[in-house]
Amino acid sequence: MPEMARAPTTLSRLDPGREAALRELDPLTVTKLWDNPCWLSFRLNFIAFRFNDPVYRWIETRYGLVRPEFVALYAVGLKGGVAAKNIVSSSGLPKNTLSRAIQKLLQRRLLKRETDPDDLRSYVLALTPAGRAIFDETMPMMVGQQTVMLSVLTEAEQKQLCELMDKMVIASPTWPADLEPEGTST
Amino acid sequence: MPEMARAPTTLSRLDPGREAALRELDPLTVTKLWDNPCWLSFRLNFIAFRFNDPVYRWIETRYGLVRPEFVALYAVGLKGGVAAKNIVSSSGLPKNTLSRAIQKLLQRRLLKRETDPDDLRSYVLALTPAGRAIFDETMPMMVGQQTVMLSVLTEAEQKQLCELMDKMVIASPTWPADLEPEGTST
DNA sequence: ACCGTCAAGTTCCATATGGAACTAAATGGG
DNA sequence: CCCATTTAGTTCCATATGGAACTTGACGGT
Repeated sequence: MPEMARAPTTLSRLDPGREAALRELDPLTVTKLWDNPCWLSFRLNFIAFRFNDPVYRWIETRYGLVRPEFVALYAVGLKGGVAAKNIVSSSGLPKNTLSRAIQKLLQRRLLKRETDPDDLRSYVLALTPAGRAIFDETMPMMVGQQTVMLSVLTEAEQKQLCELMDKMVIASPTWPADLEPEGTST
Repeated sequence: MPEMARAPTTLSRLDPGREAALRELDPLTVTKLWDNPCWLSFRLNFIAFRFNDPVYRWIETRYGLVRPEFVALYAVGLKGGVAAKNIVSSSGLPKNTLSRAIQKLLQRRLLKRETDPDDLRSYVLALTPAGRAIFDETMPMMVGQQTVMLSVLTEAEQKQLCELMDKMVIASPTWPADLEPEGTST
């Protein structure tokens, strides 16, 4: 059986105190962590899921907003005056999904919009007071969840993590958006 | 207007060489990076999306496998003999979605299964040669995409990133699976 | 100024998705 | 040993999702 590439950390380097915590993880999760050439993908998706899932469930239960709706509300809350296209390119959601989400937020008077005088195809979005209220109530919960998740890291480590991910996001425009169909070595 | 919390890195700390790269990013993306109290969530979801989107499109185009199907195939490829429940808890996908995915992989003879003698409700999964072939062809593409995405970091930084995310995944069983419905300060 | 191309947002429709109810088997008291 | 409860996996069904076509406005060359 061929030796499979591994993640750059290995189980043996972990102090024994943590081995107890490992028993909480599914054995397949442990394999995906340490016997997986695609370590980055697994860690990203796993941690993102553990953040997103409780947070979006809380928001849907409390406000009846589904994920793309909240994504739009949150984006406008962070930066008023944006257009749908900005939310599309910063979130990766398809534009029709965001179109619907914005419609629903408009209906519920959580968002308002007016046509952009500089581009009549486009609309400038802003939160209503009701939308702002949801944004303000939601933020502490999200920050709290983030704090819990980061609490295993020191302050310095948290900052390091932030900086490393910064670099990646900034470099992201240079990544290929589409992969070659096959061994197209033309 | 109240001062909003920021991510622990700021734009001013970036060397000017990178400011050019920033112009490639949507202005809302820049806001989400540096004027966003939930910096972790944005970075995770953004980078994960930029990995997942091209990779899963490539796989679907080439093999006609949709995401949950490939998640199952990949998991069994990493660790033969797992059951559906393991894939559920390591991936976060709902179990009915994975059930269907596994059915389709069985139909297409990419996966085989037999009932677990120790638990007659459960099935032990393994790749067929055809399934293994897809796994083997896909892996280099995924590792390649990962390499591109990590290439902005030094080797040491890549290892750091891996270790920091390790710690978080290991700590994940202690995170709350459900958030309090409200200011439940009982 | 006119026309071809591109871009912002919307609509249409086939399909994927996931909650909830279900089947069958395991577990664990009393 | 039996019955209540939990768990693995499946099925049902209402709904969310996203590709593709469409509408309307911008932009660029001649």
